[in-house]
Amino acid sequence: MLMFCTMYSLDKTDTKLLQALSDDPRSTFVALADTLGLSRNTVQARMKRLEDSGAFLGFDRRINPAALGYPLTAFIEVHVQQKRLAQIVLDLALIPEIVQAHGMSGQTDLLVRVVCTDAADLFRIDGTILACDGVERTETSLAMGEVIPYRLTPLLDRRG
Amino acid sequence: MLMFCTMYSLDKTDTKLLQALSDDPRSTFVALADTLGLSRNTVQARMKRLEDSGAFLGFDRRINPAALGYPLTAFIEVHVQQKRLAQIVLDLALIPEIVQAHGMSGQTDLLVRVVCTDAADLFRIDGTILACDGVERTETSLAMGEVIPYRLTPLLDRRG
DNA sequence: AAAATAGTGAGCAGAGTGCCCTATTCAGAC
DNA sequence: GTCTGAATAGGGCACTCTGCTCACTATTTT
Repeated sequence: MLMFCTMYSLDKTDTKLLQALSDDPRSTFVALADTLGLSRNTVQARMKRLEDSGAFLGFDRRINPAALGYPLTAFIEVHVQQKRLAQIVLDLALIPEIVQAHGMSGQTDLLVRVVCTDAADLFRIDGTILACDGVERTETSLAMGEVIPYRLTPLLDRRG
Repeated sequence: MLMFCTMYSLDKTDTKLLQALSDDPRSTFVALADTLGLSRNTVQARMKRLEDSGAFLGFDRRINPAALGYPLTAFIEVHVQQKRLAQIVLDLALIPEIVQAHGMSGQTDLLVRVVCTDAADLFRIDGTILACDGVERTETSLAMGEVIPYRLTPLLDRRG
């Protein structure tokens, strides 16, 4: 397996490992080895490599915000004075309801994902964002539903 | 613990559990019980309740698309003939590079999250979306970076 | 007062983990 | 052809963790 780039490139066996984990995130190394027809040593070695190579993101992503009392998700497009972008990101990071933000190409500078308890809460959060120095305009869109829930399995299947 | 609504409402102990899990997603029940100062039985019971109540989302969300060979993320706003929305969602679900889609309020009908290998790949995927019956227009924005990586800890901390 | 709920502590058989070592296979380098 | 490194398999061992049960104690609800 080659390593020319910094990031380790996953092969088919890794893919199958991830598929098996998607089926059952709690499955043990023994069970994984069994379903994949590999030895336990191999599975453990590969899992360690996957972890070390940054193939896994934070556990936060598996927590359902609705269970925490934030049933609403909204996307807020934020237009800013671009030279202040770095500072604005730091300011936004202080708002706990902002669960994610992407710097974007195109008309919008930032796409911010927000969770909130209700519409009034969203209104308040939007105000907080607008109050940040350098933020010029926001456009809020409420997510009515996750019509395609986050998934990577179709991509995994294609490499299987 | 009260249960007025269908969804189980998390209390402070649950929150601390989730925090501990965020710190170390692989920590065992024994370790969790130790750090929280609870008995192992209690931790196991609470974890089971959390799982049953749907507090955890799919494992997919923890897989880094970049590790799979999809370093680029884009958000595509899709405008559709609204009466065909349901069918369009089914069609979009067949496109593996679409990792998530939200039905939106506001000008945009759908906000689609896409991962791709490069700009040409994104162009191709956008074409595939446009080719779906009932899709009228798309607006693609490439994510230059996740300036605030997905996080729920600030919200967890606030309930701690 | 009785009942439900959450927690504790103890115990136990079985399963899983982390770690070690060795052997084999295989592809690429020399 | 030979060498080397990587991936894998298989064995083994001490230790930990799990799943489960049961009995007991608080606390809260009814």
